[in-house]
Amino acid sequence: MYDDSLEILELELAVLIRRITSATSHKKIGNLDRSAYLLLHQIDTKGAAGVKALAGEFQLDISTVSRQAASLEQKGLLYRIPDETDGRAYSLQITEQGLKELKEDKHMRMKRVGEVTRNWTDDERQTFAILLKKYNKSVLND
Amino acid sequence: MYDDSLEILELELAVLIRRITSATSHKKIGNLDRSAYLLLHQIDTKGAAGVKALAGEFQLDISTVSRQAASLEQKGLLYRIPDETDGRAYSLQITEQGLKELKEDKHMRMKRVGEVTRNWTDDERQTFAILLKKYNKSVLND
DNA sequence: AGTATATAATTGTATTATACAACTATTATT
DNA sequence: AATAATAGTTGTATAATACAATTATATACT
Repeated sequence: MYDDSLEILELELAVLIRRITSATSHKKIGNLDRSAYLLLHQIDTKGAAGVKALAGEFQLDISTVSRQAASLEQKGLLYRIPDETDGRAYSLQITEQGLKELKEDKHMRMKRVGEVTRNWTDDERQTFAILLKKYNKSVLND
Repeated sequence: MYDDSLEILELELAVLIRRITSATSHKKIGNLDRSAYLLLHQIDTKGAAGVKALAGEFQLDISTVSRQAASLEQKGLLYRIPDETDGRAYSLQITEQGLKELKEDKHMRMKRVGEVTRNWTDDERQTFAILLKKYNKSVLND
């Protein structure tokens, strides 16, 4: 039973990721791509932070986050706050516009997930949400 | 409750995908990348098929699958069977080597998922597997 | 104080998976 | 026979990523 679940899990994870990767990185759900969305979300919920800290949170390379941040700044969704005590460092904060787009995007994403799971029971949706969250947390502490 | 689950779901899906996308497309788990893995898996379980049919299954562009297949053929993991009745068409079949690598890769992936979920109960793992599969199926019929 | 080392962030370059469009070689339709 | 449709390939572009080199600043050491 243990092995059987693992077998299903590893396959379905691969399927899910490839399917949604292409769905979001090309056909793109809202205005924001997945990375931008997660970056804005993080700043919105956890507060302003520098590139390094954000890269750590996401387990991404610093250079990757640096580019994402630059792109979002250029679009007016983030702005930089120079660090008072360290001339090298910045904090990234979300703008009004950023908040607005984040909210819209989130709404669209929820709508999409709602459509996909429209025939599910509330319990299934809730259980899946909890386990998915748990999985992500487990991956992180690995 | 419905909305709350959706909110968690959409966020955690985004997190999962980004995390595992980078984990598999760059740090790469085994010998096979995610696409190659899924392609071989599909052929192994559902039998030989042409590029078009495979692209349909995966909801990928034909050109994408064509390149993936060419790459796998070049590595000796797939071979082409010309269609008897249609000079344009081929079927792709998995080779012995392909089977071997698929098996190894699957094993590594399962091991990885097993590690991540090592502190989960069997029930959690099983429920997650079932719901994830259901989710993928729901996405497909959308 | 001065030099060496460490650090925050950026920029250059390469890779990978993907899509779309143009093309080739067949097959089917009229 | 001519035209249209189809299976697959190839050209080109894009996006997210990593790694390596670089810049500017900060810290540590002697």
